[in-house]
Amino acid sequence: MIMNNSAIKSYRYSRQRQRILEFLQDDFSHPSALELYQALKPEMPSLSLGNLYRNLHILEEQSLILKISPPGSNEDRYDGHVHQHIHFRCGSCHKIFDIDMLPDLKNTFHTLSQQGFTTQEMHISLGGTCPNCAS
Amino acid sequence: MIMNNSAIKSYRYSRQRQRILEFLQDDFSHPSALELYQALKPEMPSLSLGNLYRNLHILEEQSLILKISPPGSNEDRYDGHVHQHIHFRCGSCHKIFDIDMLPDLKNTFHTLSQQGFTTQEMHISLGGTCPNCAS
DNA sequence: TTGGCTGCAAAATATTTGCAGGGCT
DNA sequence: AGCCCTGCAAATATTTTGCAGCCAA
Repeated sequence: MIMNNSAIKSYRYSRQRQRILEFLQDDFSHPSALELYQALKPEMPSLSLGNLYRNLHILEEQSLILKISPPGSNEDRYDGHVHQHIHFRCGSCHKIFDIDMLPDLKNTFHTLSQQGFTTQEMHISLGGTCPNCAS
Repeated sequence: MIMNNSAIKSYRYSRQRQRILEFLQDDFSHPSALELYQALKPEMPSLSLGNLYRNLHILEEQSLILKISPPGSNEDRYDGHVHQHIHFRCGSCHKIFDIDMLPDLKNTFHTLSQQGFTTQEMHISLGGTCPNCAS
């Protein structure tokens, strides 16, 4: 039997996974798995790190969250906002800022598609100094 | 004594580090540390993975190479080409393509600087399908 | 009832670091 | 000579996985 390389999986409702998603959608700090664990542990004392990773993978596979690896950060971080946007990481305060997708970038993708590259995912991370730290 | 947070370090010439740099400058496969280790081991039998990491950090600190984390790749990868360019990772063949910086992006940075963000580093990784795999 | 969901602990990966000896300047 | 560079091995850090019991459909 020939299998499609994207296996079809069915998922059930899980209160824990739902809560993880909601947390990430309300949050703007781009937490790592461990930070997420520490934030949710008080309200979910039975939560385990292993299962948190499992649920993060599922949410990512469903395109409900984004996994990001900003330059300078060792661990993967998670973002509950899946609309196209840019991450700017300040090297001074280490905060990660969300910046809306800029129209200029649309042209970039258009140019690429003319060259035969079909873009499905975009990860743009900038590093530098944020307005707060500059002043 | 007050220390600057960017400590001033002096480095000596090291044949090993020099060779790592040259390899990365001649290479376009964006190898991981382990791949680099395996590629260099034959000509440098005494090479150790630990020291390879140390040298990669030094080269990165000197801005002679770039450390990248393309989406979908677990480990960090290294790139000896530090001019501004974009990475496109094909989800089908897993190759990473270098694409020259497009002029549109310059406008993006200009807009950001007007908002007070000073950009020192730029990491753009796209995911999708490359022309070869599309046909 | 079936098969996904969960916690726990162990395992697998990836990266960093202490130490003793060797090499550059 | 002084101090960075190196290999080796041990230690960390991060993420994945096996297993047995639980829960949703």
